[in-house]
Amino acid sequence: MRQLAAEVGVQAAALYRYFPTKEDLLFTLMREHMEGLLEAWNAARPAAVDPEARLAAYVENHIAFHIERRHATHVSNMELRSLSHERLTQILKMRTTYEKELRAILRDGAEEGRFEIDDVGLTAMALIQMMTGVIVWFRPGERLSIAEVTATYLSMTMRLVGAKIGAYGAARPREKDAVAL
Amino acid sequence: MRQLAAEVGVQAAALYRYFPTKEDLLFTLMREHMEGLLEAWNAARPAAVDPEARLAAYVENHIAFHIERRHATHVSNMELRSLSHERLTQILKMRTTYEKELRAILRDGAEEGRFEIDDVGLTAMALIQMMTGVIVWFRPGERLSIAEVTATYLSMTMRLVGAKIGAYGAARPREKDAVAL
DNA sequence: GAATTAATTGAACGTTCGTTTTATTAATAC
DNA sequence: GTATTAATAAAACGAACGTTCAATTAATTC
Repeated sequence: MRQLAAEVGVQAAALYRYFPTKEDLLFTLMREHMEGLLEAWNAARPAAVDPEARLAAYVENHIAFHIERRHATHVSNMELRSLSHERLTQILKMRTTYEKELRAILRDGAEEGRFEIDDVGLTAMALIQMMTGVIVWFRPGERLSIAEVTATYLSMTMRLVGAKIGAYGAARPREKDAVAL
Repeated sequence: MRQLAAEVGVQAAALYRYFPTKEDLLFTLMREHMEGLLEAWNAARPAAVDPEARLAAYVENHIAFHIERRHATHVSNMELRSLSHERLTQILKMRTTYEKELRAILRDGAEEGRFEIDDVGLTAMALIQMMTGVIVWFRPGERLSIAEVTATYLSMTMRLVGAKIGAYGAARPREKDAVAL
């Protein structure tokens, strides 16, 4: 708390005007992170019904959102153990809601015969881990731009789910975040 | 340290006969984890030269190793920040060594035209994040066995790298750990 | 501009933590 | 069986932590 306060240029005690406890501060960060993710997806969710377009939108939104919030994401992923049982449940519930969206896309794609998927649940987890993992090694301004990373991850995703058309995979740079809220 | 000691049935002070500091204890855990991983891969590394077989061996070894050591892996991934700069560098060097093995496989496969890969470095990171991510949600004795999970991940991997033959992906349950040292 | 309210500080409290010290028990050597 | 060494326990130390409290400053109201 002292460190945090110093970074804001204030005394530790001042933080307690805004958050009753350290855990409240953490929880607020995490809740807002998840709310933001769900809102971003609702805004980016395409009207399209074909699974390829929906999956592409999901991947692009997920990667853009997390890269732009690398530090918040890192905290959200690392400090789950510091939450009370009740609050942990709340956060996990939001996560499940978000993951369900992906599973729905994968299921639809599989049922329509456009995707080739062994296990929808497993594939969803694998994809999310893969995509979120970007924040571990990505540093802005290094070898690859966000657009390049996103394009590569999109093409990997499409192959992973066995999408028939490669059109979505080829270098199709993401249009400059115009969509996200 | 007190908690740790209690779990071993000993007083906290007794631990200091074996490790001079808490960080030494952590570092030893991490170092042995990485050494074990490299040894396991060296033992499992196939004589084969075809990229598909090598990649399959890499995936199977990686998943088996990490699932069997879920807790050590979790600590190793979460507590990197608690290491001194020097020791962090040491661990990261071992990681790089291990990842290079995967990149070599991917590069060879791409050069031989058997894999379809946009970016070898990115693909290696994506695969490792995806595979290691298993420990986040996998609980032994639940819906899927280790063999089933491994088989599914293998098939996802093969598709992700654009391997031409699907033979490696289909349900090919891993033979009961006979190989690992 | 005095009175009141809000925001911030600086110091302190109580706990927990990693670690050290001293005493005690267990094991080994002669 | 005594002497010596090693392993453990019990207690304490000092620092860091989350948090509280009294005092002070800043902002707002009339």
